[in-house]
Amino acid sequence: MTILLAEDDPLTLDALDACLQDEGFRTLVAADGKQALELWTEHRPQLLCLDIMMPEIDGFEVCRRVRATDAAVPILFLSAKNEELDVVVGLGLGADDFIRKPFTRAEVIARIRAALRRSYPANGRGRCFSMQDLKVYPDALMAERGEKGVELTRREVSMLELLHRNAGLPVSRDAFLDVCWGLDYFPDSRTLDQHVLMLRKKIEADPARPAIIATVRGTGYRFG
Amino acid sequence: MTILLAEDDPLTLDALDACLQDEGFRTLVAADGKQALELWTEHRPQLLCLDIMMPEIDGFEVCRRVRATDAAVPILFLSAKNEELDVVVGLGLGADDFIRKPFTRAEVIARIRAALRRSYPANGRGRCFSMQDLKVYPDALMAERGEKGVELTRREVSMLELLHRNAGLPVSRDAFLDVCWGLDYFPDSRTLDQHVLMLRKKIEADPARPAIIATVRGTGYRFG
DNA sequence: GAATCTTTGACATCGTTTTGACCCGGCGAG
DNA sequence: CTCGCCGGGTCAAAACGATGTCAAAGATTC
Repeated sequence: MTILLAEDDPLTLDALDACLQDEGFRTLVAADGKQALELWTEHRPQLLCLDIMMPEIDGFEVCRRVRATDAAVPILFLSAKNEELDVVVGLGLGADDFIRKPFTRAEVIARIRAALRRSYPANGRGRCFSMQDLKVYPDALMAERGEKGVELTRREVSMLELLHRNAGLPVSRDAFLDVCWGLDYFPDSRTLDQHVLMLRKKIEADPARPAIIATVRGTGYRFG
Repeated sequence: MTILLAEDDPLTLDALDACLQDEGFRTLVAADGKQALELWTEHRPQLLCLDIMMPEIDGFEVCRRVRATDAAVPILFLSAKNEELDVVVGLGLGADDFIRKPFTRAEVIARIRAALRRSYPANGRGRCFSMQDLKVYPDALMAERGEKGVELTRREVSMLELLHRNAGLPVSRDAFLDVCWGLDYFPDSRTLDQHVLMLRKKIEADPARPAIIATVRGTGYRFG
């Protein structure tokens, strides 16, 4: 398990880092939000622990950007301010927990373990969500229906997560491109269709008659 | 969404109950652990919010017993004691969050919503309005009457929305074209009629005797 | 540099939208 | 009362645009 720690006060950072390492976690440490995002992109840790007030990019913004590509990785906030408003904003952004300073070592560990336990059930493959009879393991980059397991790429997982998050509603083609490719990406060809095609070949019982990823003409795609 | 509240202080209980109901949740209230377990067994609420110190059976024990049958239902603890040990024990028992008294209304709601979001990913169909016994989901591009669901195109949804906004009043053919097609569009044929025909086929119980989209001769169409 | 993943363009296919031909029914004029 | 006009209903086919599919080229990753 790798945990990303972002905190601009070196003393607190060191203390937390040591504490987590004692507990057997691998750690990545960042002194500001920019660094945190870089480390996230590169290493994809299993949990993020973010200070709110940081130079350059604050914790909330880091959370927002991470959530754009990963809807489920657990994110915990640390806050010096004892303001209730922060808690509400943070949890509203999709954070999992909110730890107020001053905190004790035991409390931080307990909250981190609780978040990990929730998000990574002990099935050996990490997180899991399901769509009909398909089970998706985003961290293991794989999915299975019945006995058959298939490997997925990061982008495919990201597409499935987006669909899952919006189950029941159509996800527009633009939304796919924005979330799974990036806000500044505009492919001039059949890229998205091609990826949907691949996904269907991998996960549908009968790719010609899609049951999981339905096409919504003129709009996009939909799960459920 | 039904939430079980267990708390032995009547004042706190009432305040929380009112607050949750304001937010649109159904609530079950228990004054002690025994009652809480009974309500849990009978109604299986989607979330539990437990005080720790309660007569007969305390919150920890309730949590333990619930977890014996359901490993996933979100459980939040409320605690008057500001003891860090409780946090550690509670989270260790498989609780999802731990709210320290005194708490504010906004924080409780935020934490409850966060827990629900984690455990029950959205699978709704977005907005909804109804026309007689027909339910229309404009975001999902769908409608249903009774059990039968039909898919709609964007233009069809747009026409239904226009009719619904003007329920009781006739909508002129020109208005349809302006709103659903565009101010600068002038079809030179039976386009609009054709679309009304399609809509009636999809949503009317008896398309030959329209009950939802009525014709107003010389003017246009009307709902209601 | 091999293997894998991604992008691209050509082409096939499919659903929606538009259109024109034709039908029906109400209503006013004769 | 009947005829004929006009607005609307219905159908099938054509036009159009969106999506599916494939193979190959390009980019990444190890």
